[in-house]
Amino acid sequence: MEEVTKEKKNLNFLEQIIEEDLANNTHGGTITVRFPPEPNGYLHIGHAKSICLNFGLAQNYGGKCNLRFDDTNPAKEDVEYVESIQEDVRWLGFQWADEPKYASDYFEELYQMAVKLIKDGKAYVDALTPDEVQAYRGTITEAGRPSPWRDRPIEESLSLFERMRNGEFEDGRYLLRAKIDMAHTNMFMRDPLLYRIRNIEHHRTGKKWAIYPLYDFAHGQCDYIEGITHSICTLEFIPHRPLYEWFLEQLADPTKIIPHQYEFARLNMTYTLMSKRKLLQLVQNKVVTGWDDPRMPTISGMRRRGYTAEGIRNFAERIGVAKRDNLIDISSLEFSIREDLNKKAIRFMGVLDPIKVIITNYPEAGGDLIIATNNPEDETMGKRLMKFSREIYIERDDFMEVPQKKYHRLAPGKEVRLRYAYYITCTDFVKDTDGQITEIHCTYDPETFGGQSEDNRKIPGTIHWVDAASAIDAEVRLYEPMFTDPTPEAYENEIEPKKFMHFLNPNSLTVIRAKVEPAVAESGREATFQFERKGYFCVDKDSTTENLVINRTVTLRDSYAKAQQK
RNA sequence: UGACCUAUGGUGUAAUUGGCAACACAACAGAUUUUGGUUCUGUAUUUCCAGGUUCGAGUCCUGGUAGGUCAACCA
Repeated sequence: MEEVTKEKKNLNFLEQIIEEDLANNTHGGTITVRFPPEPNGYLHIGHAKSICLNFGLAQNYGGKCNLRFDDTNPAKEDVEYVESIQEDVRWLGFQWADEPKYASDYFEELYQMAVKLIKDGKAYVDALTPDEVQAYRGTITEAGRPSPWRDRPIEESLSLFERMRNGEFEDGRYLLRAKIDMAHTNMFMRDPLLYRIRNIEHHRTGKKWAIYPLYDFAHGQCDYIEGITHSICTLEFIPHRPLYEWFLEQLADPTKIIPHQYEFARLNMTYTLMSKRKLLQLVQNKVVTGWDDPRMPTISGMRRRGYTAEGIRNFAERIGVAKRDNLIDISSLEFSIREDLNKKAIRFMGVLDPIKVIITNYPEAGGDLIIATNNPEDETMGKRLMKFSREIYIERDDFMEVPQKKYHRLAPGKEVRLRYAYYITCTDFVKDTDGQITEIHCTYDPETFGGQSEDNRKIPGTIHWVDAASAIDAEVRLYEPMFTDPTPEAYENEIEPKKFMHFLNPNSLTVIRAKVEPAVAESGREATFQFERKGYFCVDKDSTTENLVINRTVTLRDSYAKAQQK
């Protein structure tokens, strides 16, 4: 009993609405929702929130979720986007009901609905120019004036509308508008535009249509046609809702499912650009290599970078959904990614900034085979073998000539553990003329094979390493987070948004040559792995056998680095 | 200066609908650790303001204040 009441808590406002509707049998005891992107760009992390919300609601309440392309503006749309959107939704782990839907599937029905409005005296063909339309509409504080064509006879509008459809007029010559109220305090109710003339090819309907419906007329009617019960969109559509409802009042059969619109706050994230328009600009201006550039906040960019679908879904769940404007700290996303990767990622040895270590008392010929654990917290992930010999590489910052306090890695005279291998003690080091350390000399303790000693002496530091002879060179792309300016206004006003971006900052991309263990090259391009103490990485899709390319997925939470900063 | 929306720790989101303000991230401190990771424990920081109703208000009422959205033939 306790448990039941507990589960009823912590519902977000949409879940509360849906549970109430389900309880009242409002729509026959079921729900149908939809995710309705316009195919004019790739999906980004903001869309992921909406996808998880809509598909998640359908899943949790035994309903359906449609994927519907809102393709009513052919000037901006393309099949490339249609395909990438489907791929991204599927990759995120969701399946839409039936086939994908398109607003363009309903162009004929929409047209007939518009004809009905004209016949009912609720719509008319206008002949104002764009400037005139704007002037007649009034302003936020002043009422608009009726168009001189507002009372055009029904028969005349009907005939003109048909001729618009047939492509008899040039773009912009005529418009179809609803006849509502030019003095309404809500601008969207001042005789909204229904159809405009566009003599261009549509990516699905080709040259069949010369007129295309606008969002306000199309969206609600598409929802109605598909039997959507809950039409969930973002906050900026709130003022559209009265219009959404007006159209349904005129056109919908009240015995059928009447959809309702609900709004939630879109995702804003610190240091992250969430505007499709500006992301498109970055692609077009070749600031990035494409929509799936690992620096992009797109779903495809994050996928390429090694983010997991489950991590993104957990993030969406974690941030919740409400109606107030928000600015989510990006560390919350990174936490969700790490949390998932911590369970799934193999721990490989990789040395990003190599420095050679010679173990002077180790035999020159031969070597040891070392058994490494793929994931110490998950035995089922297995083990692998690594070579160990007299010459190895370690991370440059794992050695300090003069160790600072609390530094417990390698330093002259100090002993550390080479992970899975031996304890070594630094005896000497070599510097070049610039004072750069080029080589470290150590001795090893043969009694510590596997990284353990019988006397159980305390070894404060464990460092990782790769065998010099068998190591593979890799090009590692470090996408360093650049925290330049966290305010959302900054992105909006900045001409070059990359300056403010978490990863799009030009200084964020560092390419280095690293030494990695051979197994990394065989790990494939899907799996993300961890270089211990350096972060999570994944092999890039452009990687070749000659040139191993690795992207850094996300850094580790590193309190040592933070302590150093202070 | 019109209409609409929203105000809960640094950031998000809850609060059994009027009954002890909590969960996650971030921060800090400690323990464990063959990753300065993970895990575990702990600390600090919260109801926009002013009135009112009530035994009792984050929640209800009145009045303010702040932020957001809207004047594309975009969605």
